[in-house]
Amino acid sequence: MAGKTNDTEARIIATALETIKAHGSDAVSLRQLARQVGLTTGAFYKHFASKDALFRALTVTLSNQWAAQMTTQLAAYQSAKEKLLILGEQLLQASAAQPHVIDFLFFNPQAVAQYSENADAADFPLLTLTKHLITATLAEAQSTIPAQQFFTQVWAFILGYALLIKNGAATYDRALLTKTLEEMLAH
Amino acid sequence: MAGKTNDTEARIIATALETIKAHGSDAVSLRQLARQVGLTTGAFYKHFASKDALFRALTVTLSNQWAAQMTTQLAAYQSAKEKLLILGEQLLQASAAQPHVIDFLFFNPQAVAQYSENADAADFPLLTLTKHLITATLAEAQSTIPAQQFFTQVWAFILGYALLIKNGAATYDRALLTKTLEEMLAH
DNA sequence: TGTACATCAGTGAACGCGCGTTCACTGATGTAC
DNA sequence: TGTACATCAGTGAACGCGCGTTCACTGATGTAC
Repeated sequence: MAGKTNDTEARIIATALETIKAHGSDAVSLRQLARQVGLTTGAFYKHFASKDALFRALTVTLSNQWAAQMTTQLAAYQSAKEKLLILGEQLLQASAAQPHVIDFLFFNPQAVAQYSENADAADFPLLTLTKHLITATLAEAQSTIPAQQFFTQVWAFILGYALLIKNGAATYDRALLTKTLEEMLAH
Repeated sequence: MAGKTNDTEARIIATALETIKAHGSDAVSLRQLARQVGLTTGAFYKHFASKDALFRALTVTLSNQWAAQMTTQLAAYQSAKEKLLILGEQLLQASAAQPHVIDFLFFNPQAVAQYSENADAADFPLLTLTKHLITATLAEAQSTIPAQQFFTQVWAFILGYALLIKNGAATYDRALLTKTLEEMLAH
């Protein structure tokens, strides 16, 4: 096999992610992407069946990166409640620091469609991690709140807060996150 | 003035809104829009300076329609807290019934940019109404919670919940909305 | 009442652009014998 | 060790498309005298 040890596929993914971080996913065009990677457009199709296939791969890659980084970071905390708080904090801080990435991962229609398609698949470890923390937090607090309801409540707040931050309509306030989580957990 | 009594501008807006309701704002192309209205593309530019100008007009029109309908509906309720609940309920129900409209009004980048540009202008009476209800609810409950904080909290939850509903990741549950508002108000 | 002119919504063809995708071809590398 | 062949990443030009926008022109209507 000629050059099969090439890392072209990985370079395409990395370059596309850089563009998304800097300019958002709308700025990813196959011509520009190929040029940045040092290829012609035709070569792209030797690695991905379509632009859609690339975007799906990007979503999975990002979700994996986030989950891995989160898992490492959360190990330093004891209680599930603390871990949930830190996870939320990371997402909200990223909404300010890397709005395009958050936009791509949580709000872009393509990613959203992908979530709905295989909601409980291992493709999105970040969601799995969140759901697990939700359950653990409830158990830890010996709460009788249904997990599904608590998840919707917490996740809705975090997503909405992330949206406001990303759009510059609010700033991240740790106290507000803590307060909200406590309130939702207390009842 | 020849035909100045024409309602072409209004028909363009109405037709564009129909397309958005049915297929989302990405489906609005000037060629198709002109055809649906019964014009050629050139005529469009006699009424709007650009596609961007049309979209801005659409945002304002929709926000006005919503605010007007809400104001009527809320008159039947006494307390600010009830009104706030009903407003939230309407938005969340619309997220299920007319996801594309909610998407356009609250989540599409163009509308978001428009909000940021003139945040406190009268262009967006729906937002003004919401902010007013937030303040009134706090006053009514003799709460000491800062209005800005309560607004961020409530609006983030409603936006996030709307997003989940719109994307089919959650269903509207009135009890969850009530419970969440109560929790946020209680502390 | 009739005529000359101004206004302006609407026409329809064209411009230029960037997009995703296809395809015949190249050439370097690995494999089989 | 040398030769024939297969594989396959990469080339680069082209296809077809839909987009927003422009522009010289038309023709109906209103206004001025």
